[in-house]
Amino acid sequence: MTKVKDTLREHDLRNTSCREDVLAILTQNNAALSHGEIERELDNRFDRVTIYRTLKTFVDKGIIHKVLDEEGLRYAVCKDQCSGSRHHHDHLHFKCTVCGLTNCIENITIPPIQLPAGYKSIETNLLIQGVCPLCNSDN
Amino acid sequence: MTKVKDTLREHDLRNTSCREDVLAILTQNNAALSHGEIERELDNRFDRVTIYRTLKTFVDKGIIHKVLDEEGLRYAVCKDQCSGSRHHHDHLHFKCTVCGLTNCIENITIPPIQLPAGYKSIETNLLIQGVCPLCNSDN
DNA sequence: CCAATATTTGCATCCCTGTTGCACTTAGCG
DNA sequence: CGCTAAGTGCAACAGGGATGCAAATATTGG
Ligand SMILES: [Mn+2]
Ligand SMILES: [Mn+2]
Ligand SMILES: [Zn+2]
Ligand SMILES: [Zn+2]
Repeated sequence: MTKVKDTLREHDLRNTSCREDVLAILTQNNAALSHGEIERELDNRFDRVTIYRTLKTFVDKGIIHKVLDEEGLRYAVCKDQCSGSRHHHDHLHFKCTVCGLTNCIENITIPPIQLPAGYKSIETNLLIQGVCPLCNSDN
Repeated sequence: MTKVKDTLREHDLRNTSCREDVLAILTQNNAALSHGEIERELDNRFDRVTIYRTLKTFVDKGIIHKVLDEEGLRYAVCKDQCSGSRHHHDHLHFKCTVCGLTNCIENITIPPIQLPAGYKSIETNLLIQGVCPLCNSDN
């Protein structure tokens, strides 16, 4: 995929097969993936430390962002323009308790929350658990 | 502390020193604590597995609830009446990036979030990171 | 108050994730 | 094509979660 190579180049990253494959997997997959899931999907073709460092590099460069759910840490590609110093994600994450997938819901903006006096908000992280449309039999 | 003993009895739990001490620590502390922090506070007087099982028991009984932040899992006492099957926490959690403490903000209700069609919400988890009043020099 | 028993604990052990150091390999450049 | 900085694999460690099992103990009924 040329797109993947371009993304790497744009972020001053050398084009290696591990980086290509990890980014391709995250791009194709619309659910957020954990380190372990990515490792499995790569069929052990790379050392897990390399995958770990690849994910860290991508987060630092603003190519992917972390997604926190009850089971731990996952990763998803940034749809907005992000950089390492500034990830701006005001979208929410939805975890389906039936299929287990965690997804970014991009088109919903988190309403502003009025904090008590003295609190200064920097980053908001909203996770909603429930049932996704595909698993919802009520339609 | 009699209060602690009462709480244990009310939930049909045997009164053991590990349970007493863990619950006392969580009650006195207003910040959410991790397994490791509790272990340290107990000065290694109990096996980590015992503490682990104690926390699990408390969560199952609705005495404490999990608090998810970037660093992992923490625990805080439930202020509302909760049971194992039904933890109802509509409050938000605030993590101060200066002092590192994570707290429950009880008196703010999370505004309802309009999900796209087909999504069914069961539980909402809101974490705001920022600076707490004690660390905020702007007052 | 004591004995019986169901519960709880500590220990051993396993698995998974994250992290670092170091030597070897390789991508990208001139 | 060869140099060099960057990336990789391997070994090793730390932390947390989880389970099985035998020893210890809280509770209860006598
Ligand atoms: Mn996202
Ligand atoms: Mn809370
Ligand atoms: Zn689903
Ligand atoms: Zn603070």
